[in-house]
Amino acid sequence: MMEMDERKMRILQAIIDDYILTGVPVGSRTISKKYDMGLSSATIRNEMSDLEELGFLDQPHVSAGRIPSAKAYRLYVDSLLKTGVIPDDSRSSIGRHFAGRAHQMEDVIDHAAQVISSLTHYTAVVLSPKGMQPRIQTVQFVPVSAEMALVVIVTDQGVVRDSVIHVGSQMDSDTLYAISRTLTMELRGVTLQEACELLPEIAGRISGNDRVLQELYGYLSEGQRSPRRAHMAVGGTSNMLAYPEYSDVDKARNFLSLMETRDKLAEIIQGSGEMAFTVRIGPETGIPEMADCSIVTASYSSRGGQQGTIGVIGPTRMQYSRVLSILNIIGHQLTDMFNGDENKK
Amino acid sequence: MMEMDERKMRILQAIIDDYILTGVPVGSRTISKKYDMGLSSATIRNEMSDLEELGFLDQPHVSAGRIPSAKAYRLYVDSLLKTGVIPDDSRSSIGRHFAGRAHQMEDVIDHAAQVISSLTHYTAVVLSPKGMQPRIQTVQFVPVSAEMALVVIVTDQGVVRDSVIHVGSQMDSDTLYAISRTLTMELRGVTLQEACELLPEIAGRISGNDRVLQELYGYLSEGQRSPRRAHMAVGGTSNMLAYPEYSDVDKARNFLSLMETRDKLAEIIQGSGEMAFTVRIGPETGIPEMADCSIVTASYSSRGGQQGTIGVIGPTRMQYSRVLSILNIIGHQLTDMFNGDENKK
DNA sequence: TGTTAGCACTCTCCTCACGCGAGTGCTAAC
DNA sequence: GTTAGCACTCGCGTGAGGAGAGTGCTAACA
Repeated sequence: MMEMDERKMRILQAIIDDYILTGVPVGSRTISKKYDMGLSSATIRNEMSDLEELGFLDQPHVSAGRIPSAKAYRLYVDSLLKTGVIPDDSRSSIGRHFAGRAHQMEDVIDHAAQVISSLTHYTAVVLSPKGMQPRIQTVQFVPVSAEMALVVIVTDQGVVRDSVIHVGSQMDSDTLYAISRTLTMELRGVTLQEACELLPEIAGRISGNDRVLQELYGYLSEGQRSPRRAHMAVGGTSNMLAYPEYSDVDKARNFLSLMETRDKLAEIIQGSGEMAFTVRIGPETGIPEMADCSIVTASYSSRGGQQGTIGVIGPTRMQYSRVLSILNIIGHQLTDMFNGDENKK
Repeated sequence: MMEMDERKMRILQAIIDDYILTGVPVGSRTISKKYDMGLSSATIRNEMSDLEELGFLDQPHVSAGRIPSAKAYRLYVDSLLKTGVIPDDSRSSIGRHFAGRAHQMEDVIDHAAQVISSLTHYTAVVLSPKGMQPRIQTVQFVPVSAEMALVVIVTDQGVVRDSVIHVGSQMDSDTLYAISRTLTMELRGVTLQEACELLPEIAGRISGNDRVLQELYGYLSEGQRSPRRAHMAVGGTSNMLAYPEYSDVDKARNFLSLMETRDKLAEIIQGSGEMAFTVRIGPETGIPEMADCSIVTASYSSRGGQQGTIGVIGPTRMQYSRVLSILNIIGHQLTDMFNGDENKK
């Protein structure tokens, strides 16, 4: 029975490295010359033949070099992950990309996608944090016009839900404030869903403002039905076209249109659960269109234990080590940012 | 001197129609057969030769058919626009796409981009309304945590600017409300920029809340420097890859990466001013990467006279008539929606 | 004078054959 | 177990030849 030994491992490593770099099937001569391991091309050839039999290498056709199989990448990545991923080479320089940035959450998310894609030269996806049921802290109405008001609901996750509602005829600012105070007292600590259920009972007790409460109820129950889906940013989709894997226009179009169906994409990225890091290689993604793509994701956390996800989509011959390192750094960056005492939405 | 006559016009029309349909240089025989105008191919050939001399046709090489020049499209579009654009063929069926949709503005914008791109099979861009300097109607602080508050500024355009700021130690809800009232009285009817200038003076008069006002000042002046850019949605970028014009991967990549630089894209789309309709053909766009693209835009309006823009980007051989019709319908749809009495952000 | 049929000519695109080069697998020698 | 040598395979780039589409021109016709 044939087995992996240390030397086979080294050779496989070299092949993967070279293929990731060039994207061209790599031959025995290349290995023996470029990565001098004191072996002739003939020996390498024998080993490669073994590695192919073990399922780590594929041969596009008889007379080309070998390319790593999904199984090989799997091995490669696992050993990467085991030995402590993170060469924090350029942490400071990456940090600089976020310096002085403390705007709306949406902006940060968008920007993160930009940064990740431009650092990796792959496609980046960033999903906003999404946690358990937020609990209400404050409810407040802000007059907008004679008949309309903005309702602002602040939760313990700092998430603000807002919308304009009708408040019926003539409500001055003070009246609205009074209602706001009452509601805040009644609803503090309650989830949005519970609030929805509680409202009718409250309305019974506080008479005279039926219209406002009714509108609020309508707003809340609508929000219940279609929960504001997480914000998502995608960056660098055009990067993929630079790789020969996508020089076929049809393939490229399939890929791009997948990137455009936000719902599906979010599902794919989020599908990774709450692991710190996830790497899915080629067929492991379970998506036919992505047969020769890999997806790497990492999670970051926002306050209140909410989990957000950042991910990179690239060809299977992705620079895993570099990508993992970048995701790690940006993940921490985002975690710091959302937990820090900076502004946030 | 050679002149355009009615027959030349009809032939040109036929050529453009055919080329838009097929994307293949069209020959004299095709015209005389498919679009029976009672003329032989030889006659058509003579006319085509004239049209080429007049600058309406180009010839990729000696022995191919002719393709319309930018000048030809220009003529074509102008005559379209003159004769009342809008065959409102499928207005009702398009309207259905928006039925029962009255969410956040962002959602509507995103959805509109989806709808337009899937109807036209080109790339769609939708820009949120953006008007003159908004004037403040209400300023209100909503407590978020012990030390932080959300500042909500409502303007006459219904636009809400919000951000979380530090309010220093212990500020209860009532105190914040009191400050809100004062500020609202002081700042009502004033633009954001003026508010920024007025604040120091106000702070002098109202003592004791320096911290809050200072933070507010910081927030406003930051907003001044980087005005919250309009929301923009892009849809159907992958559609472009379906056209032979972009079977060249490099071209496609250039195009896509242009679509990804939101700022530039917004500028391009917005560049059309406030015309009801704009059509820029090929070189007229002024963008080298778009030499064989056309951009069609239309504007819609939101309340307060704000102008939003919807646009379609496609190959120069675009189905102008169809696109104009669709943009017209969706434009009205959006106008209705934003002026209607539905929820809005 | 405008229209049409006929014809020679041009140019692209497709296909196919050919040769080069990279790379392998095998055998035999070290 | 390792290495040198060699025959063999196969993709890829190149170039020639042929088919097809379309033009421009000339001459005949109404």
